[in-house]
Amino acid sequence: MPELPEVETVVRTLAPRIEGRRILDVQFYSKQILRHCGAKPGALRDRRVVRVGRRGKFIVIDLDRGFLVIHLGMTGQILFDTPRTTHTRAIITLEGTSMMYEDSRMFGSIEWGERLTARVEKLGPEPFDISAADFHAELQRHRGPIKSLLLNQGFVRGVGNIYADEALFRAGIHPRTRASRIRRLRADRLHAEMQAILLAAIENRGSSVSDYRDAEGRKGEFQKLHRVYDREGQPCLVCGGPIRRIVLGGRGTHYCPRCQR
DNA sequence: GTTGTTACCTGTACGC
DNA sequence: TGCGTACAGGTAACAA
Repeated sequence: MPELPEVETVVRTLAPRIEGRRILDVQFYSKQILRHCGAKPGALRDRRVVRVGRRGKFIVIDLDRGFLVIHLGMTGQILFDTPRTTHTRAIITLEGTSMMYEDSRMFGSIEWGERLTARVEKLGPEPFDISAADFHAELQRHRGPIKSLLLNQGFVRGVGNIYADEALFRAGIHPRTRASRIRRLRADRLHAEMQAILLAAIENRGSSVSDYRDAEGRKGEFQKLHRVYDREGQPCLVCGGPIRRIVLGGRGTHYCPRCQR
């Protein structure tokens, strides 16, 4: 499932392929992925791609007028010049290339307009842009479990289920811990581990746990370095005890009961 | 305002 | 082999 490192990898492989190119045609094969968009597809024609960037898990494509925003959801992929399949939800034809949006589960979305929508504007800061002091101060304002807070995109944007579990393990914090009860020293460590793991995952081109691929069709490598995620019952790489899985906020949550108290 | 729960959606794994 | 069921999770909507 694409989180910040996966989306960053897609952006890096996507940018050189479409920046500077003009959109010639747009075809959509699913209304489901357009649920956040009021504008008509024809409005994209003849717009030129200026820059490809990212806000959290959203791919933000700056056009010479307006924005095109893609969220990959759970199973979204961007591929180029491949044959249309049953999972092709959109084809954006640009000068010299065709960009295919593939999404089997259709949790993803494509939207565009003159300005960014509220759901993109209201995201919290990038995990690399928040200071340790502000991070700790923000924790003090929330009484819910720290795991749920890390997944809240209004708190920090881009952290998903995998990297929340991995960051909490590396910081030695139990996922059920109330955020407001985490003291400064621990908060600093979580802040540092969160940034470190995201950077390491970007270096490894993300984690391919389901069917994630970058825009060149390549898998990521970081899943080989997971310490708790999807390792239920396997020995902890630090203490040797079994990794446990619980459901927290409706999400599978992996942790080591000995290392995370 | 915050927190928790559920729906959306479909491929995959599993049990019978 | 084939069928039914549970599960995976990012976001939005809703309830408490």
